Amino acid sequence: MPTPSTDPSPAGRNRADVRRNERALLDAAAAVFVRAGVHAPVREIAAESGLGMGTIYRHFPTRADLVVAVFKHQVDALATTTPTDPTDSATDPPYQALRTWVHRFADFLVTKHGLAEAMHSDQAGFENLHNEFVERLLPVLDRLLTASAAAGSTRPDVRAYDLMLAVGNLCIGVETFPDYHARQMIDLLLTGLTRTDPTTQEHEEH
Amino acid sequence: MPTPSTDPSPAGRNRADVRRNERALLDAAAAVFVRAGVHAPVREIAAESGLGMGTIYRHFPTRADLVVAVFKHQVDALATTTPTDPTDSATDPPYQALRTWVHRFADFLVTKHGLAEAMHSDQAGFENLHNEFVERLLPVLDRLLTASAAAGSTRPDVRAYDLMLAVGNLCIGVETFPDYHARQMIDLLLTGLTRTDPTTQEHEEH
DNA sequence: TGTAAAACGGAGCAACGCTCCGTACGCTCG
DNA sequence: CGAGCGTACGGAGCGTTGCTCCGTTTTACA
Repeated sequence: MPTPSTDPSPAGRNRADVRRNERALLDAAAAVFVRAGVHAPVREIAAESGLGMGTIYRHFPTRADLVVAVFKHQVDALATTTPTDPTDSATDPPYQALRTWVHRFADFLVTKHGLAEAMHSDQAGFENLHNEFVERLLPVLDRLLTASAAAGSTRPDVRAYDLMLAVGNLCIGVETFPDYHARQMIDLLLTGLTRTDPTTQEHEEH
Repeated sequence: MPTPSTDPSPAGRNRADVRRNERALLDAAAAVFVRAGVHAPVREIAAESGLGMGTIYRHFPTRADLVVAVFKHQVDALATTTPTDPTDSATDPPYQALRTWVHRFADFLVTKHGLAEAMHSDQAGFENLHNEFVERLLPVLDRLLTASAAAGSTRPDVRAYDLMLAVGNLCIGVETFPDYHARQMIDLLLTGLTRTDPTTQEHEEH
């Protein structure tokens, strides 16, 4: 049978210029992104790569697709980083594993200019970026969070999705506001995760 | 000598059309903001108000100035809301006051479309918006936070500035992602605030 | 009512996102 | 090896938006 749908297009893959241009495009985009952030004008990437804008939009219909492609291997690295297996919980407790991974996630977002902003942007076309992060990283975080909750270290009523968006949000503004200590705020969030319902300690009110 | 600088311009205040147009402008902007968010095109506000774009830019040189003016009285309401005075700490403990105010702050940001995003945007011209929030609200939050820390309810090593930006950040995306529970994340942050250094707690059974 | 000064209004410029179609190129088959 | 076909390329061009600039209109005061 011929390839149904989700497959490297059998005709396009044979053309050498396609592969060459896609490579040049990714390299140029990566260079521009570190220089001007993920919001850099498409024309700038076109100029850097020596290709036309039509070529860029054909390879990557939206900016998010390009961003995803550029950082895909780094996202993969985060997705495949589950440092300890569950049997190892004595030496490296699940909560510590969770902390470590969350901080790596934050580092990743912070080092890429504007990536955190773009991930939560409501601008049209950025849903793909959000979806990529969710699809690749959410299972990892969910596993870490579930293990930590199972060990009794953290509250079981917090969803990985909320935690991921929250951590991503807390990374916003680290470049714009040098006085903002995102790391400490993330630590606060993780600490809050370790305790039971916050309103039960006093007289509840929500 | 005539008025130096920070003064209601003595000539401009006397002109009736200035006051009338500024009023119409604020009303129109408020209507457009609730309909299309704070990112609405300036042309749309001009059309709604029946005024020209030149008039808008003369009254409010940047979009942030307009946003600030529109929400100024609401910001003032938040700034002047210090429900309890320090002597009242028995009936309404400082930490509860802190919680209450933070949630009101979050409500304010969430109900205005895109206000949280704009507040942390790195787009040129939005520093004024950020500054307005900081100048008006930071003293209030700082007082609440200091009182709570003095009462031993919360950690003393967290700055009000960081907390304010963090809470604002956590509100981003509530409209874009309906599944995101910002309130719970804010609660987590506040809960984390009540405990000592997260890494020193080791592991202790409740 | 005359006049100067201030405010108004929108045409216009620059920047950007995205499209569209004539052109150039590469692969394949005879 | 050469022709032909299909695909990719490229950038001119359109629509949108932020912001400015200056001729025109309005206002307040004498």
